[in-house]
Amino acid sequence: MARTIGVIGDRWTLLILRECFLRTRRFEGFQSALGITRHLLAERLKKLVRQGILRRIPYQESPKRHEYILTQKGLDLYPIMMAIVHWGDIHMVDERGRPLLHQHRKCGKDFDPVMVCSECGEPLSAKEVHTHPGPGARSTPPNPAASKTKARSRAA
Amino acid sequence: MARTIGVIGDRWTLLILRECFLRTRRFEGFQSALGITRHLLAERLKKLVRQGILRRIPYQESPKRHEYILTQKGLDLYPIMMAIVHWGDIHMVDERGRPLLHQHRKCGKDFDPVMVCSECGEPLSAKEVHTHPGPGARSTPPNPAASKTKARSRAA
DNA sequence: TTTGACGGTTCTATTTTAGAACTATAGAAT
DNA sequence: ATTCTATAGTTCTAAAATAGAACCGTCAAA
Repeated sequence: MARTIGVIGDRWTLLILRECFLRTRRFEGFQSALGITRHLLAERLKKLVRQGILRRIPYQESPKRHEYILTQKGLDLYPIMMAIVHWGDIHMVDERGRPLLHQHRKCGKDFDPVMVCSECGEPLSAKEVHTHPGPGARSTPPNPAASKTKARSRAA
Repeated sequence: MARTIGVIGDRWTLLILRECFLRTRRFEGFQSALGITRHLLAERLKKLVRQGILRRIPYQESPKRHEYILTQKGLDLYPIMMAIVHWGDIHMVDERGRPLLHQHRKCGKDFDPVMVCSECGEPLSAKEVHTHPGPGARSTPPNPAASKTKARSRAA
């Protein structure tokens, strides 16, 4: 999770990605949609390309122009987006209501995203889930790296 | 979404919240688990309390000590957490595998979170969803505030 | 020949964050 | 009685990130 947050956990990246999902593809498009500074936008796009979340592809020669489109890795961020949007819809909307609705093409209805268990299909909530170490577990739960913080304990 | 990101969209807040879901409740617990500076931790906890995501409750008098627990609003962030963790599990793990597994108490199995349509129950993906303006839609899609290059307010 | 669109880069000023030390309360140990 | 430890912060300075604005280069159209 820390690694993932290193990629998407800043003030702009998720907003840029949202624009991608809303079909924005070009520098000016992102800039005017978000009001992000051009400097930061260029930085973030570069980073997202490096991370393999966006691909930068030319749409014209002379002058060279590129557009940014989501890779599969980027498309896979969709549940994160939807989860964030949904939480905002529940907890952050003003009296006017939701700014955006989502319609599921398959069934034709406006929907909310629901997170379910892949094994039994039941909706999930925090207390129904038990977390336990996996194969890549860190040796010193919950965080060994934290101890490089100069080991505030006497560390016998 | 911008408003939600204003709350959880920084380098530490989501990590703090993850610790909350992992049952960490106290200042030192967060600090040693994450290695966050004490200054920022205090800031973030205050902010989360102000936002109604955590509640600060005393667990002893003299010296006064408090612990931080998730409100319902905070618990509702669970799908966001799970979506992030799951994306990381797919795209960011090293050869060792997932650091954490999640077991669903109801069915007893280790699971992945799946996001489905609330109306038909089918799994969702970006291209199956059509986005359209809702009652709280902004007048100048996609972002009016961005056009007036002044307007520092976060769409207050 | 100038203007405008596009996609950046460069600069300075402000804000955030990191890192470390310091404060305060109180029980336990010496 | 004094020191140690645990807990939960606060304060300070330096480093990094971000905001805001201007500038640059290519090309097409006016």
